[in-house]
Amino acid sequence: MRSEQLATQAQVGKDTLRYYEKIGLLSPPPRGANGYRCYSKANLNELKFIKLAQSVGFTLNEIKPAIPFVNNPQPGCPKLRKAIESKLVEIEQRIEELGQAKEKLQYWMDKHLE
Amino acid sequence: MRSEQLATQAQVGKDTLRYYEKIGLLSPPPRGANGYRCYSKANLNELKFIKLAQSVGFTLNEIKPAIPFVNNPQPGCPKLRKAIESKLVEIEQRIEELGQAKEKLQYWMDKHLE
DNA sequence: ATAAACTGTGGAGTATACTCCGTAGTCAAT
DNA sequence: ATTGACTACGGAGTATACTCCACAGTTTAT
Repeated sequence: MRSEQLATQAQVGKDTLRYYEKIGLLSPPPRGANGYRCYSKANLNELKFIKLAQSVGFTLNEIKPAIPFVNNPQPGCPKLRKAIESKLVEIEQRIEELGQAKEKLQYWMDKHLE
Repeated sequence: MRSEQLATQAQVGKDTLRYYEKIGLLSPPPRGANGYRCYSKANLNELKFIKLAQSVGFTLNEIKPAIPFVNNPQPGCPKLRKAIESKLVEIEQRIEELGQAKEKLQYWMDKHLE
């Protein structure tokens, strides 16, 4: 499929695709005779993974090393596993932090605004 | 107190204080005869509030209108109250989102890495 | 008194993640 | 065949939040 289609399906901008390619997050897709990019469904998977990872706070640089695994399920890679596990811990901490901050904010509001 | 002291107590950089002043987040403190800034404890409160608000996702621009209330508890200001209340909802949603993403990520990891 | 440490300034630089621009080639429909 | 839509490219611009720099005046310690 072409840029626009993938962009639409993945809910990102077309420029974002080029940007991801530029920074090496997405590998350059094959091109048609006209030079147009030909994306595959694998790319859609990758983009979905990127969005998921971003939503929990991974930066694009942190996401990069995981991309090769998105469409190649395989055991091992302890480095990546550890990275994700530590991110899972981070997420839990973040949830904790948000809960606490929420209470503080509620307290602050009650104290200052009524 | 002077920049360094406030910066230390608030756990921010000295440059950050100047930056906040520049963007109008902190009002310019009085100066001594030498031109040095004289901060008060009120400024420390403001900085603590800023950090709290940041920790739950407020941007500095969103935080700005709330600063005058930090050291002047007073009822009302429905606009600010509403802003905070809607942010509290956002926080809850974010907690939800993080929990779900965490599960997805765990699932992804189990599927792809072992 | 002199040197080290602190404070001030404007302005530039950093990092992340896009987002937009102008120009140019390509494709689809009339 | 020409118009309009789609794609490509390099490079510049945007937004957020700092962070650092060089230079100059001030204060503190010896």
